[in-house]
Amino acid sequence: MHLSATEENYLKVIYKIAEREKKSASTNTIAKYIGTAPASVTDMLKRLASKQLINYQKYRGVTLTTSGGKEATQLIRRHRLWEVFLATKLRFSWEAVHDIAEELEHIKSDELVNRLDAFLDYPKFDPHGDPIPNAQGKFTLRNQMALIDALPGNKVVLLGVREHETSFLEYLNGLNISLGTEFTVKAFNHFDKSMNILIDHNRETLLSEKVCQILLVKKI
Amino acid sequence: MHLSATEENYLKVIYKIAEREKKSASTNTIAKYIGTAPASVTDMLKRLASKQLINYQKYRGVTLTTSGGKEATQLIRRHRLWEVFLATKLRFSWEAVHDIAEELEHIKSDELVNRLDAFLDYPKFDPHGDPIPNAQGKFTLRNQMALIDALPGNKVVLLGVREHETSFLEYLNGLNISLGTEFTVKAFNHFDKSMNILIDHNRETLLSEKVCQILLVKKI
DNA sequence: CAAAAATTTTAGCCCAATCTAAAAATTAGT
DNA sequence: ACTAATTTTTAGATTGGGCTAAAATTTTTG
Ligand SMILES: [Mn+2]
Ligand SMILES: [Mn+2]
Ligand SMILES: [Mn+2]
Ligand SMILES: [Mn+2]
Repeated sequence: MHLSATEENYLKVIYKIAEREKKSASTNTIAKYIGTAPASVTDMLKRLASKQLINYQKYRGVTLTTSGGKEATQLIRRHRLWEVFLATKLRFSWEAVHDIAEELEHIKSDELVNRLDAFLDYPKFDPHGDPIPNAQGKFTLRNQMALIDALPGNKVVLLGVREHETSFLEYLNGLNISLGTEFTVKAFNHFDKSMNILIDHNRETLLSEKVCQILLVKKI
Repeated sequence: MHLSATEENYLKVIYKIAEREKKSASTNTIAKYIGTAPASVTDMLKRLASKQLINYQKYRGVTLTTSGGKEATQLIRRHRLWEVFLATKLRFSWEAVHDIAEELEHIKSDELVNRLDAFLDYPKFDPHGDPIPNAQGKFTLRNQMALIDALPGNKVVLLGVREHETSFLEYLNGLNISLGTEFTVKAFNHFDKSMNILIDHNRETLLSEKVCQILLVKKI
């Protein structure tokens, strides 16, 4: 199956919508993710359906078929491996890797991706803490929770971020927060659900509810 | 100037024809290199001319403008740097790197290519011995000659190959010939211009005129 | 130098991926 | 349960990059 970069992007978006929203992807939602007119999405859905990559019925939204899901997973694998390459080998910072990986992910060569995987030492997570599927499409699971769910007194370590916006990642950079940073929850403020957090045992700051919901941590 | 991958490929081909044939590129020659119908080439030449990337007059063949030449040189830089990455970091052999680099070369990010260059330690030559232009577009020159021009008794070292065909490179692999291999010219056979060559001081073989014209060497 | 051969361009078509505007179907509100 | 609002699809157009067949131009050759 040879897919164009555009077709691959649609599959990825449908995959992510199903993952995030836990339901079939609607035309409008896909259009917003991709940044095209809904009419263009309808066109593409027909093409993907004719290639058996999605289950499509007019007006009903779509889900990935088994083969569509495999293509999406492999695309995510390539994307995240390239992000690791850019971050660890070329020393790009985590807010810069995504855009370049968006292009690199479409290079088609199993040999390339598998050698890259080996070169990077079979990483299990990307620079944002997202899991990297292996060659068989299997994701590594791990225990993690949002910082907001930690209790006062808990010590936790940052494993990932749910939001990849450059401005958000730069905000974390400004606070010297990166994957591996340790937090101690000092207090939870009920009125606005913000938290007082001790970062790396040496500085205390206030993090908003929104931020605490984005940060994924595990207890230590 | 944002160029499509297709436009970039045309510029590269026009550049290579000018370099090899030492003259302006004709429609038919370009068509053969790219693998399209001559009518499609004419179409593209009009588009490239309207972007001031080539000098084009109907029926007269084309040359690159200064800006077209810069784009072509930067594309060659990206191609060759990726070839070095694939060969030295991912351990691809020299016959496998070209096809993958054909895709990677179109990833547009100056930051990416310059960091890649640094990561590879600013290589001056690619896995086939071709020079890599630096960020300013400057190629490294070096003294080299075709093996066919070496004289009996000469000791030389292999610096590059003029032909990148997989089957040819595999032929060299079979003879255990790679960049850096040393040759001693034992004899030149006038009747067919073949040469008797001692490879790496330990085995003698006959190389045809054609092969000797492809191998680029320098005296040691 | 004129006719034949080769090259190049034009004309008219196709496909993927996009758009806008209008029509159809679904969903929500009273 | 209608009607109104929203979502989705259809219709028709556009653009980049291709194609073939035919016309125009240049080059070669007798
Ligand atoms: Mn990403
Ligand atoms: Mn990521
Ligand atoms: Mn190459
Ligand atoms: Mn090369």
